[in-house]
Amino acid sequence: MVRILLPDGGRLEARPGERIIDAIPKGLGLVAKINSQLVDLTSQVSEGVDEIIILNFNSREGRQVYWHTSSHIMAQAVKRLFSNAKLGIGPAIDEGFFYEFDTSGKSFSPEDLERIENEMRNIVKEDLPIVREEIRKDNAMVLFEKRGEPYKVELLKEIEDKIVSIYRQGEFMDLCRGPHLPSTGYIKYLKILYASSSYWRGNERNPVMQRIYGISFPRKEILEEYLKRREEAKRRDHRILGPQLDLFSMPSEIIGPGLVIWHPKGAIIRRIIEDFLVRVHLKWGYKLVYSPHIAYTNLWKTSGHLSYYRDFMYVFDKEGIEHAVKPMNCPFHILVYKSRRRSYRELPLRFFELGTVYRYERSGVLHGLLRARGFTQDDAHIFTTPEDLEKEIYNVIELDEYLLRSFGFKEFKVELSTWDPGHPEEYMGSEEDWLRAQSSLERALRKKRYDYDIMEGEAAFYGPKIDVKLVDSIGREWQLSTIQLDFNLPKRFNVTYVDADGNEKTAVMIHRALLGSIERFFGILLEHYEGNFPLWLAPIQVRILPVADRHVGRAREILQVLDEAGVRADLDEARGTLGYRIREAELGKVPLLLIIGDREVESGKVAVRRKGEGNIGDIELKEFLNAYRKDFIPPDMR
RNA sequence: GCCCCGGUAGCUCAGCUCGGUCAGAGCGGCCGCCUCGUAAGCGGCAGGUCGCGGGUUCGAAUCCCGCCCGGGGCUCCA
Repeated sequence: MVRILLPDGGRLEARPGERIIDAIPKGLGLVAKINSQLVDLTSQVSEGVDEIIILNFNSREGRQVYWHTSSHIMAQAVKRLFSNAKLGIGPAIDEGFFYEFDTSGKSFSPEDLERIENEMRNIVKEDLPIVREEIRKDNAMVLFEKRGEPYKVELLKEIEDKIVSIYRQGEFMDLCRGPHLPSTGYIKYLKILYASSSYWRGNERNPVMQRIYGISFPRKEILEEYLKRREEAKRRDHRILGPQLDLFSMPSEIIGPGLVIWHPKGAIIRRIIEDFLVRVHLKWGYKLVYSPHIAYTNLWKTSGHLSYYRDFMYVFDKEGIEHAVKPMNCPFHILVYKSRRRSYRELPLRFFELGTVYRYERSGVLHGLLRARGFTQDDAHIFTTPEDLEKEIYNVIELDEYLLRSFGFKEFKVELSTWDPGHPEEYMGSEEDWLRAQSSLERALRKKRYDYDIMEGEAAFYGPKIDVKLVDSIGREWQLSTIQLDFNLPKRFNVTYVDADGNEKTAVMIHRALLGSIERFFGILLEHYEGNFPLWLAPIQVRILPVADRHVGRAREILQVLDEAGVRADLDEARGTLGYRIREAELGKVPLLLIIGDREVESGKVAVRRKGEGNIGDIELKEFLNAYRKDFIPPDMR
């Protein structure tokens, strides 16, 4: 007998020869896993198998299969409605699935998509059994040739196996590795999300495909929650919120794409962030440096960036010498280091700069503040001895966590990118350097008790790195901090120090940007808080609202007290009704309102209203200041 | 860069299919009235090279071409 593990932890037994699906309660699973290999539920239990694990929608693999089958249903629906559409590929993706078709360049209209979605529901209702077949590759090629599916034939050509699998459901058939759900009826709630064009195999020289994205769920509530979350994300879009709250704008048709102008309210937030960063870095032993925005391109020739990076650089000529706007700060920081000979006694040296760089990103990848052409890195380069590397890395991680927590983020994901041990020749530096460095990074992470994923082969050619992603208020992940070792630049620039033994040694260099880019971080922060910045960052912390003209005098007195206390406050003179001005303040996301009417003038108190909470009562002005004193100022000054 | 979609008042958008009172609405702005107690008081006024350039036409926001800018997408491998 074979042991079966159910998703709910239950156990069953099955006889060899029996179909898995017949051995388990109906509807309990989506797909089975045998020796870490996914198989159809409709496959038979074979002899000699120890254990079969049944997966449902709660597992990643279960979801992937669910969505993969959904993509086949989409393809079937499209073939029913547009019989001359040619099938491309249709995988499950992180969230949902897509299928792409060659429709001779004709795109799907919203009405088409609606019809496709309805046809998909029909196919679900038909509950067609999904059947796996294994056939010889050459037969498969004839088969797909006959069905007029040139892309499938092309894919087949590249498959090396002699036997391939195809899946059938009703009149539909697809080349597919599988596995799939037992029948189309397993898909309960589905939705087409959007369509767009793409290239066959992502190559712009290939034919244009029309790609349709969709999502599906076993329960209605999850679908609704998912759609709500998408709406939520749309509502938080920093590209809408930014101009709406008068924080920044990107008048690209006037100044060019990917560039930001900061309005007063955005600029003050940015300045508060930057001041905070500078203070904290100084406290953590970094030295502040500045470097120019342009330099001879030769500088980047020395660094080796030019050959690889040239297309991303703004290059121009002056007096016959080629200059470039800096796309990165590292060479300058190296020059600071190299301005004189360094002794091991002064290491580690940590140079910090809010360095504004410009990179000519391809127009298609630009996305508001999140991907701009001009942006400011919270950049630092640490020069250290190999002996101190682990300690330095540990400190950087600690600083990173402090910074991110200060901005209200609580959940992080850490990735350690290492080299591919199979191809040491593709990397700069000796095997010894790499192994030692990688284990330094790993020890630092372990000492910090971080869970981390090792991404083997993901390191850059010049060194391993640690990436930190954060999770925002609606569960989205953002790649933020990067801590990167560099074996390359110290050699190219001959970055050395005199060690205790009198010998000149090459320093180890760490690049690190913790918020990454101030612009991008600002965009993430804006979306995370939906514009409701924590008090210490709010551009206007307190607004004073006199009820009528006769209260303006008292309101001015209060404004002065707040000004003197260093609180960012303004006064909304008594124009229009109180209700109107409150609404304006709420929409403008002003966190605290002080309302001054007859009662307050009389008592000398202030009526406090907190955004989103409403009136919280009258208190003395002094008490009010006391209550919020800490929240008004940056975390490091509390 | 390439493909699809889009660009009309500061903002959101209608008008474009079938060229001719099609230059509109709401919000915002400004001016007046109202002096007001916790998310929109009332009235009036101003505001647009219909993204830019060219073409077709007696006539173009509307049709055609080019350009600029924006949005989505461009393997997460049958």
